[in-house]
Amino acid sequence: MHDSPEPGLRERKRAQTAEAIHMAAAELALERGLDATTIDAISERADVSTRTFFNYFSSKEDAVLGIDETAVSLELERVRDYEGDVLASTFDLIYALFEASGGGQKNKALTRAVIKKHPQLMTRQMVRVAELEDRLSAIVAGWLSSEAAFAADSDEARLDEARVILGICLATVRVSMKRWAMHGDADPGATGAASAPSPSPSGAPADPRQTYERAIASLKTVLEKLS
Amino acid sequence: MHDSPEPGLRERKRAQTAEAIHMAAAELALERGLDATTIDAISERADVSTRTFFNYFSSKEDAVLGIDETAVSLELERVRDYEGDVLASTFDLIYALFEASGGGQKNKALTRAVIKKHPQLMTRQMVRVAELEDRLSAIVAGWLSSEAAFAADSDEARLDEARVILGICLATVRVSMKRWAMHGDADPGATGAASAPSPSPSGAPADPRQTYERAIASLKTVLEKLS
DNA sequence: CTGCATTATTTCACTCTCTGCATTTTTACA
DNA sequence: TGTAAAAATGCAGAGAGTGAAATAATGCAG
Repeated sequence: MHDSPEPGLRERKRAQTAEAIHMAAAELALERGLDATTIDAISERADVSTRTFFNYFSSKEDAVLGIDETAVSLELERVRDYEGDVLASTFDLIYALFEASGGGQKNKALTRAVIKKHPQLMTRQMVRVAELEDRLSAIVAGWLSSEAAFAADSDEARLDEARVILGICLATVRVSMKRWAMHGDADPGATGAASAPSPSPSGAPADPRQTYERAIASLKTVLEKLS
Repeated sequence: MHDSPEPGLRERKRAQTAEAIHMAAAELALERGLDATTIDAISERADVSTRTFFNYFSSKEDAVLGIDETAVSLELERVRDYEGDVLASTFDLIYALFEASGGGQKNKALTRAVIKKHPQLMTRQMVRVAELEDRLSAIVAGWLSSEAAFAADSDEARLDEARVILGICLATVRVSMKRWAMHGDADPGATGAASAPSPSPSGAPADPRQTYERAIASLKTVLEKLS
């Protein structure tokens, strides 16, 4: 994640402003609720004009989530090492995408708290993935080329299959995050991984990363049961 | 779909008005584009006040899609016969849900045309399913109870598994609809069903129902390849 | 057919989101 | 230090969406 040796004052200030707006939005949403939080209020607390707000975020929801489209693009262009497991790698991809939100520091905890209070924001994340579907599925399709079972398919077929796989993983993440949002810690065996050994101990703190790992196990269990 | 022998004048008029607004919205979206279509314009063409518009639909998108929440609720409360195939039944469920949009007549063709021009509306459909997730997954979970592989799970685990399955099917439908939206007819074998016999001939008219059947085949193929 | 209760429709006033444009301030760099 | 690029701001305005009160249409009992 080391961008350049010299971020420069300009970029530093820009990141700083974005962070301020994001924090203000998240705090206000937590204090008085998402609907009761106006962009005027966010801008005031962040000490910028409302017009400047829209120079950084395209909506209130994006500000709360701290969605930085530049960071997302950078993340997607990053070369990814493919580890041989399509599902696991796709989960990693989605994970990286979600992490491109929420600022840079440990105020991610704040963002998570807001998401817990307002599940609609989770839906917003899903929409984001849907919007990026073309780019994401292209990456997954690239991985599929080196998989024996998919190597014989045409490029177009592989792209469709990549879309399905992406959707499958996203669906699983969705469920995991929903569970995570409802009760911060989840029963280890309640996610359908009853027959699979759960990698994390019970009562674990609410870390999305662990959620994803549980999600993989959960998905594979369901797939087995369905076949 | 026979509601009651006597709908009554009031309800008839209500359905009529909803239809008028829906038609106006779809037509305008097709003529001048979705963004260039204002609620004022829709209301004017439908010959109602803009305030009345919001008594029927909660947004421009819903009006274009003809989303009637009452119809959706009725559809969901309908008793469903479970045929023994979780995936197929779930696809049917999603299909029914989507069909609860688009008015009642053959102006569904109009709605479809608009969706083709504005894929964002498809995303809106996905969001709808996400909003109804609780109710939908409860239905699927009910089906799972009678499946040997899931019978031993707890109710909670089954609900999570139902959510995953719902998400998987939805993802597949998404892909199929995307393909359908891009080129009205799809190459029979290009959806990843290269190894499965395609049920519909090539060059078929753009019927979502067929799309779903292809989607099932597509999904099963991917699942096989992944395992 | 008439009066009354219910429901729909409309009008009005209002808040909030978001955009384009012109202006001013700040930063970068030669 | 001077200048060009970038960012911040103020302003004007369109569009979405809501609440409340007034008005019209409908259903129903008598």
